[in-house]
Amino acid sequence: MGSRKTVMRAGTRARRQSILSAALDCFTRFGLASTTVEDICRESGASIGSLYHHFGSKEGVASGVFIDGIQRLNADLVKKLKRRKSAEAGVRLVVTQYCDWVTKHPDLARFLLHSRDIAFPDAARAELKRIHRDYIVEVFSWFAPFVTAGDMKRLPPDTYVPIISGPIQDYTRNWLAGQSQSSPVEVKGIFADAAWAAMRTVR
Amino acid sequence: MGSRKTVMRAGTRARRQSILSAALDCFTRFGLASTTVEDICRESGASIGSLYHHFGSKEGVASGVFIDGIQRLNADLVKKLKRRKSAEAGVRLVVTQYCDWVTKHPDLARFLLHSRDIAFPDAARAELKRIHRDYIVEVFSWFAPFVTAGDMKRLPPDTYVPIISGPIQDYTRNWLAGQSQSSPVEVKGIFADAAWAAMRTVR
Amino acid sequence: MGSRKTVMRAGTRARRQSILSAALDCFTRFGLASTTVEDICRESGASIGSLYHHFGSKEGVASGVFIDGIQRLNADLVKKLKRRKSAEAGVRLVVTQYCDWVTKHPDLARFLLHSRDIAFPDAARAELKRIHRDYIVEVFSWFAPFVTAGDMKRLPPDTYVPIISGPIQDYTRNWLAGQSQSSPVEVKGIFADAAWAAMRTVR
Amino acid sequence: MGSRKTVMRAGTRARRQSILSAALDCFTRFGLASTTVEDICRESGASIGSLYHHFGSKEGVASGVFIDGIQRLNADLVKKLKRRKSAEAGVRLVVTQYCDWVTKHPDLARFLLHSRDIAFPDAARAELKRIHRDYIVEVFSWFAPFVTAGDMKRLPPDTYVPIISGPIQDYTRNWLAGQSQSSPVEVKGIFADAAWAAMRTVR
DNA sequence: AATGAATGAGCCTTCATTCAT
DNA sequence: GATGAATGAAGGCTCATTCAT
Repeated sequence: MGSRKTVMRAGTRARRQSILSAALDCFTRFGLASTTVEDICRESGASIGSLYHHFGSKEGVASGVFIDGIQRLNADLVKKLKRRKSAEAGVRLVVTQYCDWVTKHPDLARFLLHSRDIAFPDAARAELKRIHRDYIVEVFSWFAPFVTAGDMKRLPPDTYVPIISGPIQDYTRNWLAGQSQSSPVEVKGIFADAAWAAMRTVR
Repeated sequence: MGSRKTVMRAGTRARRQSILSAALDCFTRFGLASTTVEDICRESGASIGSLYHHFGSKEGVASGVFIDGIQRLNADLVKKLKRRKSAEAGVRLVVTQYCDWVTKHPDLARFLLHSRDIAFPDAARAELKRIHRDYIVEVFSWFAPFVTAGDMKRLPPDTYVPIISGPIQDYTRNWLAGQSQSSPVEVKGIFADAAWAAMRTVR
Repeated sequence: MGSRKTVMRAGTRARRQSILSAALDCFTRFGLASTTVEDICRESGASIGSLYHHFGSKEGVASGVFIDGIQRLNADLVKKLKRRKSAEAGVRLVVTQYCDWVTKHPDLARFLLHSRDIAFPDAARAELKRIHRDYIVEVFSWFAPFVTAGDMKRLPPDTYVPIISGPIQDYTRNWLAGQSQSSPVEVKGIFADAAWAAMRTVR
Repeated sequence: MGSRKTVMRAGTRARRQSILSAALDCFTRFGLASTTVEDICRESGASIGSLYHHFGSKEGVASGVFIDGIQRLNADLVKKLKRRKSAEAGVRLVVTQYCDWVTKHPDLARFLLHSRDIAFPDAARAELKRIHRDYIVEVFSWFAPFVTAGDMKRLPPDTYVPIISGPIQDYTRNWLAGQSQSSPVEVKGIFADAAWAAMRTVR
């Protein structure tokens, strides 16, 4: 009936985005489990039917938020990593870049860090696997030569990410939960030092 | 023995324990959110009323499991820590002891690592705060002299735990989720090395 | 017609009404407290979800019944009152009209007389307040000139309703509870006499 | 084991009384329906078992409170009524005495006025019937001579109580619910006037 | 007389999802 | 593409009452 909403057909793309950002907002405020589909609709201005038309399910929305976020985070790192020239610069970048990103997108970061609870639909799960594999390949390809050259320790593949990123992620988690004083950017030097100290070889 | 308030009948203590262990079992198999109060009752043999009589709510049960677990984990570490004599031995112990404990109590460890989802009742929240403070004080008191002596880096207080325990916790989380091959005990040397490399001072 | 907010589909109005009348039926037979939401659904043919979609809670349904009833009762009186020309006719009408109405709608009357137990939701409470104020204003405006003219006693505002309506309401309550023999219409003359005797001025 | 409570065996009478007055307190604060047996126990210091030993059920407790209250109310009126000498004095006393009593025992009065919701146990129901019959007989015997003598209207028996007491009870109900400004004692003259105006014969 | 752990039927409510319009 | 009324399975929790000690 020519209401304001119907007129606002800036297109399908915009509707998807408004749902996604309303969803992140709700997840931040209420938590994933406690956010209802209706919350997201109220917040985004979309109708229930519209949400289901675009995302198929509540978990579909969560997946959308997650995939969007992880892709941006990964892309930002990979892009900058290519401009680094030494193992130390690379390791430090992983830490500092993460700090910068988290500080810029705290809600999204919080959501990514709590992702373990999401029951991803199969399609999303598959895409996520692909994204993660591509990312790991890209990053490991970048670091591999330095390991070969003896600049970095040679360790079981599973242990690199925990050792380099585990500390700053743990700290970040605390900070996002309001349990740490200093923002990640203030302590990123300390964590970069620690990561490099743990990865470097002593010759 | 007996609780602070009342002399309990023989069975009371046992009933509480049976509920607690049935709950952990269910949380492990179904997840916290998907475990129903009825599940716990069926598994433990307690009636619904009895569960509510003792714990007040589903979250009350989860709190009970959590507090019991964290206290045992903390106590085990503190006890062993007192037998160590050097900063390096202390740092390594934190890592290796965690590995040993997790391997021995994988279900409890998984539950503790996912604790962020629990909406702790106020009483539990308060007790948890107390427990955590006591623990931090005890552990920091043990390490402080070595920092003073220059054996370990002097860092912002908030950063010690993430740097020392972050990596092994991250690895453990992956392993408990079935995403890492080697059990923590097999890689504990690597993570102990990394922790000490990140904490030691170079003179 | 349509509600204030939305143009309702044909069925929506009907569904609300069927729930409301089923609810009154259940309240009459089982009592407010003993009526379950399921009873109302069974009786009305609505699903649980539909009931909650429209009324939000069990108390929301009770409020709906109450508000509908009180509005009809008030409207019926106000309409007839306007056709009366003397203080005595007005006072007598309040009593006799109440008797007629109660005899015609005994279930609704019983429910209104027991309303004290309802925990009205805030929204309902506010609307009720508005309805009551409007009603009082309208009725008092009608009687005021006769007080001014000296046809009726001048009393504290709070006391008019109890003195005029208190007796017949008390009698009605007893009758609806099966504790009085004669129906209100049989004794309405007596109560109208009493009300006028208590309100008239003797010159 | 020799706790303060066990020692406090001032006798069975005292325990009963403490339960009764705790119950009234809870009914006032939470309402009859929302008061739990546990509430009463907490408030009175009695154990659940003790409450059931003395009263048999929750309704048994409510009956106890009710019967105690109604007996005191009735007795107070009957006693004073016997000292009155005229119909007018009697009618006025019924009203004013009620005002005084309500002002002195507001909680009990509120409870008595809401008594319709109580599902009295059979024994209590029988006793109540007896009490009410005795009371009616006594009061009606007192008034009967004045009706015979033509001092008061001759009306259907069921209508006397509503006409005389209905208004002040309605006013009182409002006042106890916080909806009237003036306390009953301030307006008792007005209601006594109204009652007598409605009951007197005009010769 | 007292105690309080245990019982369990039953209730209100939530919420993801469907589908007719 | 959009809308929102309808669905109904499922779950957390309450609370009067019992009974062994």
